[in-house]
Amino acid sequence: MRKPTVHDIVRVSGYSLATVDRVLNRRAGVRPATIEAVEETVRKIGYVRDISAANLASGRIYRITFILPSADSSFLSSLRAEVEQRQTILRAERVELSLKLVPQFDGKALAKALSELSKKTSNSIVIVGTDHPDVPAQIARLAAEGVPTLTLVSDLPSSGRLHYIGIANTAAGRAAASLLGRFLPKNTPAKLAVMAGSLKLKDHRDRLKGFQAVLEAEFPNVTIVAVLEGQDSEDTTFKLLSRCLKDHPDLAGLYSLGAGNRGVVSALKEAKGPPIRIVAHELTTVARAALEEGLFDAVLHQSPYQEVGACIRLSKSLIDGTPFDPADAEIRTEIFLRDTMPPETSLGGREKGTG
Amino acid sequence: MRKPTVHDIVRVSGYSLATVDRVLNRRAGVRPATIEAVEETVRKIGYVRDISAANLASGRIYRITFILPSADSSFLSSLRAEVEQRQTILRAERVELSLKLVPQFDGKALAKALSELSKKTSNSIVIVGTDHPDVPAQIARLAAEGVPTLTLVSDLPSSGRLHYIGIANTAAGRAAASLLGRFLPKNTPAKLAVMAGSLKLKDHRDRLKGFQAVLEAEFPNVTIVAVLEGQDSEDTTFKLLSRCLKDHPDLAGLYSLGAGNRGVVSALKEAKGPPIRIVAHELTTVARAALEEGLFDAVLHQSPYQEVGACIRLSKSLIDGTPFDPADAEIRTEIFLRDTMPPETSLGGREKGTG
DNA sequence: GATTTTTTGAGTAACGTACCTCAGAATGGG
DNA sequence: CCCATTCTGAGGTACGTTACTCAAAAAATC
Repeated sequence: MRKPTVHDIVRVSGYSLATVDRVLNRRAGVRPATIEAVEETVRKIGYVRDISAANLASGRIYRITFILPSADSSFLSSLRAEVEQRQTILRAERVELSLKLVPQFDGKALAKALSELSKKTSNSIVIVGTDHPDVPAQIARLAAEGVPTLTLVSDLPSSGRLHYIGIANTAAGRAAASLLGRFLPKNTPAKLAVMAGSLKLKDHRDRLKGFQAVLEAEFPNVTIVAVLEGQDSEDTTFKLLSRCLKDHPDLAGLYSLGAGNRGVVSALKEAKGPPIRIVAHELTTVARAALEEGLFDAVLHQSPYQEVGACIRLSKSLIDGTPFDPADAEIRTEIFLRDTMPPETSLGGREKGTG
Repeated sequence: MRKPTVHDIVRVSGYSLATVDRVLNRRAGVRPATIEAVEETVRKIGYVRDISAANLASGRIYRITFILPSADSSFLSSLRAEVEQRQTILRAERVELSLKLVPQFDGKALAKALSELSKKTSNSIVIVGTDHPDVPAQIARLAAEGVPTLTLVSDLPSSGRLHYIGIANTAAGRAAASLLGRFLPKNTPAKLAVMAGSLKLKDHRDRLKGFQAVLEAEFPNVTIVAVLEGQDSEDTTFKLLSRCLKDHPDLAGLYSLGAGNRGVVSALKEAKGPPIRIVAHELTTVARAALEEGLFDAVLHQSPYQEVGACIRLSKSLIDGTPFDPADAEIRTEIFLRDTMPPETSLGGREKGTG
């Protein structure tokens, strides 16, 4: 029971190798009837193209370009480290990863970086979605060249991107509300604050949206007194939150949905107020410590390791034109409580940054 | 900047292709000094073996054998479907999946199935760990032949298996306790029951262990009044739980840590008692419905899709002898609440079975 | 039915590695 | 310094596919 090859198609179908090959590689100059006949044989004998041989023969290289924010947050550092880490290993599989950095929150810079790419440099592109009118235009141009673009971590749904890889942010926001709501005393009025990075980012907007929706529907006793934007910077986050804690000494909880853990923790420690219930994002070193000492109640996490892996697998599928399972692109939001933290080594990301 | 090939090693090192090849493939008959010299060149020019070409040349086929329980639970059905689903697609990548079924909870049958495997039939084996003295012996025999065995879903730590792929079950049990503990009124005595499938399974034992540990440490107000073994059967689960609900009319909560969702739901509906807090495992159709109607409070989930994917990737790494990242084998426990359920299509598993 | 156009056939080189044989060179022991 | 042993070199074939070219056959056009 040898694995059938093109030569088996030749034998069974009666057509020549040249014709069979033309059909398999969708090249012109074959009658529809012949195409059908060959494809029928392919189905009959169960032929599947050997990707190894095909790649070897065609000299194909999977060129995947990542454009990531250069910011120094723990999460983004992990993401970049993840890409770098895989560069060497993947060369064995004819995958060439290239990593370009752009300033965070800067859609224009992203568009410019995209404008420098083409069929020549990239067979697939991965970006962290940032809004700017030029971005969809660039994505469209690249798509016209046959180069798919994927969004990672933060989506741009109507940009023409082929797929989004990352957690379901609305659901994450819902989970945060669900947890915070249950952690607070029942049917007692309570004030909450939200600390975002920037509402220019769709992932942050989505988290907020989901959070608000569940609070309204299920926890009418809870009100949101402030939605702050800390720009994912330690300083700004610290200042905004400190101010907010002063303004609302009776604050009962906080949802920190961006990458401002470090600033959040220092503001809380500084304020020395009564403990409040906190749900944050990304299990960074800081978040882990906060969880351990009871400062944070829950942390929602996404694994950079899995995200980068999914980007690469998806890109390969797209380039090969093989079917891929959408489930492969779904990154799960992990929920960590104090009792359920994994050992430090298994964060699924390699940390470096600050907070 | 072409990708370096063996011929570049030949050019740079000055040795012949034959010698270089002997070094690369660790064949005998080369002086240590020569080996070192060649390897130095490899490092210097950054040569990485092209896996496509290597596989093609050696005619390698990755034969991976899955031995899975034949039981009719939703989760196991998904797992089997996942393997079957991939059989066709993976042939393009020279991966041959074969799927063998054994009765659930039957270590002896597992050992027998293993005894029929060898280097010839399998290059890597994936089993759902089931205790039996013959199993480690078979794993050792296969390991001696150079065939690695992986445990999936339920581990056998001291069996000689090379790796475990699945969720951290102790942590899952801890999460369950953490959630249940917080969902119950504070500092008020409360009775809990646990419904397991079979404590012969390590994953069930581990979940129970983690559950108990957190309850003891953090929720001294809570006591476990019953640990039942429903054999993951709808009938048995139904009977045991119905009995338990009668015996303890004041039961405040339940941790269903096996695959008995269907039986749990019917017992609860039948009993028509006051609502109790429930944390269950596996987001099956039944669990999803129970979550939606508020019968279950939380569901801990593992994705068969990701698990099978990890098994295959890990197996390939092991067969190739390439390094793999342990993070790739870590399957995350997902926590679903009513507000955070994904759309039905994205369960990350293809359902078929019964509960 | 002759001519143009389209379709098909036969053959071949190439991709990068594995693995084989046989001969020749270098090395070590006595 | 010779002989046996161990290393190394030269050259080849094979894997399954891609992607050519050139010629021949078939179909379409008038």
